[in-house]
Amino acid sequence: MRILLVEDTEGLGEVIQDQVADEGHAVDWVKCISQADSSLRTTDYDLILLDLMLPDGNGIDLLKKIRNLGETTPVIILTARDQISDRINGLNAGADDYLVKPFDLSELCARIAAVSRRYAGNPNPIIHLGALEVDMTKHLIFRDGITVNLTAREWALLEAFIQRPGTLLSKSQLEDHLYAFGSEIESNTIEVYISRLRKKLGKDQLETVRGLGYRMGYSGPQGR
Amino acid sequence: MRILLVEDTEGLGEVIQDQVADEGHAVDWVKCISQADSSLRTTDYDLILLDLMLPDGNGIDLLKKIRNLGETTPVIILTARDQISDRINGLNAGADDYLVKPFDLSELCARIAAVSRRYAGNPNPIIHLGALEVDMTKHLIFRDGITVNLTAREWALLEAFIQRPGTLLSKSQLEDHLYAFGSEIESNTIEVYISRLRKKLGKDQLETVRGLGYRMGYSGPQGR
DNA sequence: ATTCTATTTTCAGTTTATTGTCAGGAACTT
DNA sequence: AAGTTCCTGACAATAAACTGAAAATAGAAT
Repeated sequence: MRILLVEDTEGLGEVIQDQVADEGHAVDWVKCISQADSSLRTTDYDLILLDLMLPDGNGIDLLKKIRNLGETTPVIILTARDQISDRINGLNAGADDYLVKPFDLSELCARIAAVSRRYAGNPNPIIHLGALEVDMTKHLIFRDGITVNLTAREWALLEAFIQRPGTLLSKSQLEDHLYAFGSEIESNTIEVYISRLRKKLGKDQLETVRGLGYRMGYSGPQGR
Repeated sequence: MRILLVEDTEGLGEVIQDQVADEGHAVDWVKCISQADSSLRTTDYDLILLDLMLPDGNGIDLLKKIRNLGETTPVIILTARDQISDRINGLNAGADDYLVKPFDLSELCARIAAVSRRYAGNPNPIIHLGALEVDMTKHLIFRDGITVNLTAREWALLEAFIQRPGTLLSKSQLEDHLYAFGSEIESNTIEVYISRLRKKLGKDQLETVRGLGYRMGYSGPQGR
C-alpha cells in the first residue's frame, strides 16, 4: 500500500511507517512540502493523507485539483482542531474522511486500514522498475515522473518483458510475441525496437545477453 | 445508509454490499424483480438504484410514480449502453444521476458517496478537466465558462471517457459504449466524433494513442 | 402526411506517425 | 586480427487517423 503524505511538518511519516507496517501492508510514504511537489502523480498511491496547513496555499485547492482530474484515490484530511470550516470544505471538495489533530495514532491506523480494505478489491496494478512506473491498465508509463509515449509495437515488446520479469527472452520469442504466425520477419527488427525502447525508457532497463537474447527487470548486476 | 436496488438481473447487490459496507454506512439492499415489488415504501431508503431494464414495464414510469408522490429520495439510474434517450428521459423524470453499463464499481461508489453527500445538503459532482467544467447530472458543459452544446452521440462518447479518466479506450470499446451489440459500425464514425468533440471541447482534451485508441483526462504528452 | 431542421453516418482526400529495412559502425569473442 | 553479434541513425513504404462535406436518417413542426 502506497501512501502519499502531504505535509510540511516533519515526523509523521516515520511514525505511520512504524505503526502500519506491522499490520501486513507495506507503507511507502512520500513527504511533500509544497503543493507543487505533490500535485504530480497521485494515481500511484492508494491513499493520500493531506495536511491542510501547507505553507504555499490552501490544501483544499490541492484536493480540488486532484478531484478535478477525475482522480478517485481516497483522501484523508488532517486538520487542526480550530479549523472547523476547513473540515466541511474538505469534505465538500471530495475528501473521504478527516482527522483532527492531535489524533490518536491507533485512530489513524484504523482509518487507513478501513480505506485499504475498501480498495483491496480493485487494485490498480502499477509496476515499479527502478525509475520506471508502468500502469498496465491505463497504458501509461512514467520515467522519473515524466510521461513516456510508446507506440503500439514498443508497448507490445515491453509487455513481453513485464509479463516475465527477470526472464531471458530470445529474439525469436520476442518475435513470436509481436507478430502473428505467418508474418515472418527477415531483418533485425527486434534489435531496432530494443534500441528504441532503451532510448525512451533508459539504457539500463534492458540487458543484452549476447547470443541468447534480452532480459529486463531483475538485478541488473550491472556493468558488465 | 439504506439502499434500494431495483433490478432484475443478479449479482450487483452483493457487489455493492461488499464495496460500500466498509465506509461506515450499513448497506441494506433489496432486490426487486418487478415494479410491483418496489413501488412499496421508498421512504424507507436513503438512495434508490434503478435499473431501467425491468421486465414488466419501463423503469421511467416507476421513477415518475415515485416523484409524483412527492418523494425526494435520490435516485441513480443504471442504464444499458444503447438507451441514450432513456438516460435523458430519466434525468427529466427526476433522477439525480445515472451510470451507463458496464461501469466501474469505483465509479458507482463515488456516485453513491456523492449523492449521499449531496443529499446531506452539499453541491453536486462537477468534474473539471482543464478549461472544461462538466456537470454530469445536469448535462451541461462549460468551456472557459461558456456553455458548450453537445449532441446525444457526442455526449455519450464524452461520457465513456469521463467514466474512466486516464484510461486508454480502444475504438472498439468506444463503439461498444455507443452502440447496441448487434448494430455494427463499418465506417470511421468514432474518428469523426472524436474530431467533433475536439472541435467543441478543445484539441488538448483527447489524446490519440496511435494504433491503440484514445485517452482523456490525464497527463500531457511530452516525453518521447 | 409533408416539410423542415438537426443529427447521424458514410465517404474520400489529405495529413501524419509508425513500421520495417538497410547499412555502417561499435562491441564483444576467439 | 578476423569473425560474429549487436547497436542505431536514416528513410521509404505503409498503415492509421483527421476532417470537410455529402448522403441518409431521425425528429419536430406545421
